Amino acid sequence: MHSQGSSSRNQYDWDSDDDLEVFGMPQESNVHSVEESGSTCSSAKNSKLIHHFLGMGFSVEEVIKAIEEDGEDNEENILETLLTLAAEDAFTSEKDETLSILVNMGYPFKEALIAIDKCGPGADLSDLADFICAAQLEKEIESHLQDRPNRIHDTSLHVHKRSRDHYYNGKKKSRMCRTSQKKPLEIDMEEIELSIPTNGFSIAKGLYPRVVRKIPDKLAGPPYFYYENVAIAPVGVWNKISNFLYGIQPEFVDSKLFCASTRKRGYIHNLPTENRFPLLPIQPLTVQEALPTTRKWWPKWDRRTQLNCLLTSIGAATVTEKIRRDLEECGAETPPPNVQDTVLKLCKKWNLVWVGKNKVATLEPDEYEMLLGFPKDHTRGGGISRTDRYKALGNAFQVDTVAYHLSVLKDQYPNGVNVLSLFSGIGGAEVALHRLGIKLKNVVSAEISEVNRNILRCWWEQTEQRGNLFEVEDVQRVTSEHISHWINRFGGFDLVIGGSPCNNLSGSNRVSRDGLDGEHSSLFYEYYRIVNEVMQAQR
DNA sequence: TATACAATGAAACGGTTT
DNA sequence: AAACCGTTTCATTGTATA
Repeated sequence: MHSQGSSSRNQYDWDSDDDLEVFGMPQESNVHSVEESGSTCSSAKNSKLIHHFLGMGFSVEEVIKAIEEDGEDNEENILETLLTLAAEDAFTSEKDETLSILVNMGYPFKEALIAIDKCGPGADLSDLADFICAAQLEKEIESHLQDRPNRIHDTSLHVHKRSRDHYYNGKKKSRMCRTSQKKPLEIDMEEIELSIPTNGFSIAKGLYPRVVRKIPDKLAGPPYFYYENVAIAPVGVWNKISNFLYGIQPEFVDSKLFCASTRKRGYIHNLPTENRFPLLPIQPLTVQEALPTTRKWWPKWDRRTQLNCLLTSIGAATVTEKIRRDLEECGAETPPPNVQDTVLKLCKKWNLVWVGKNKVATLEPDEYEMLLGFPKDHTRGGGISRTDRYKALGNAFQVDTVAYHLSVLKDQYPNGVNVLSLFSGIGGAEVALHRLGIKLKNVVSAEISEVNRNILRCWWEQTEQRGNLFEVEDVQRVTSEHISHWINRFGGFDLVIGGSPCNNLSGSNRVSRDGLDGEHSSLFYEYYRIVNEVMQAQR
């Protein structure tokens, strides 16, 4: 079992690089340990039990469900329930996998789903394809008869194999020209089994992935890289990202497996996936446990146990007021179904929780911090406004999720890591590594927002980091010279980590969801440029 | 105290994807 | 059917200067 380095937290003992300058780190004694302040877990017994079953390869989601059904005290029953769940899961996995294959073949999602339901998930692919074609033909005939515009094939779902150079021809050409001057990393794309990812969750389900992605030997680190972005991006975006990042298939994970709120994200990395372990303490997975005071007010007819994604802005006060009025007007203890319906829809839309009789409220910034795995007050103070806190947190990593993926580094780097952290934000990657007990030797952090840089620097000081933090404002101004300078100085980076802006990819964006080449999201190409430079220099 | 300007907060704003 | 690392506009509050 892995220990999570809380004992030696303040006494790092790796060889200190005295010749490197240390960025503003007053030796204050005012230390807030992340582990202590972030401790919001369920009962110790529960936590131990969960971990016991996790060790057996079950997912957190399954274990929690089983414990809820059977109670904490009956280990045998829990195991039995888990095995039953696993059997059921095997069924849905098969369905998902079939679905994934069909979509990758170019069939529309909906029609593939219908076909699987009709023919069964175990049916031959050719039979399923026949079924879909028959259905499409039927539709086509029907539409001809009705003389309507006919759009049978959703061509946007077709996967086009294109050369890598194709992607250099977008409107960001000038930016890409600099990149393409250098020869791409020598990797024979034919050797890599290119399984084009969909934008969904059909691939990786559950905490301990059942589908192990193949990472070609040539790409297995170090140096490692870790890329993150929203899972539900416009069609083709993940395909493109994956093609740039050496054809590695993304791992789609929903952070609801690690905390009480949903966060569907895709991760592309070349880290090993064996022997991962979760961050301790394991977070409560239900809202009622994570926010205990809400339990008392939570009505039976609101069946939510987890929250939706934490966004960058919160609901208006008029919404909560409207809900209060509607509920009071109907007077009854349990409101009529139609009222329940409208209230629930609003609650889900704005992630509202129950804080009183007929009273719902938006989440507080410190509740965001807790759910996302940051220490309490991580984004508080230092002249940061409330709106800025929501914005910064809404854009951040879910620390427990990222830490789970990065946990494999702990044994490999007992003396600490050198990290190139791009789009650092409020330092989700740094906090994850720190909470894992992985020492931070040198961290080069690029972050455009001044308030975010302040937050990271404050955290760095408060946790008494012994390593060096180097701040860069703009990733676009990081040159090859910078990179080689850092590599010479640190002896290379062990990890290049970052999630590029999702503004133009996110479904929340009503105005400028323009895809990967959008104003902000095109900074992905900067991530690729820098990762590629590091990969070439260190291999 | 009055004014100009900046910062902050509240509210309204659909469409794509699975 | 349900969800989404968001943007823009406008009103309000805060702050500097006279």
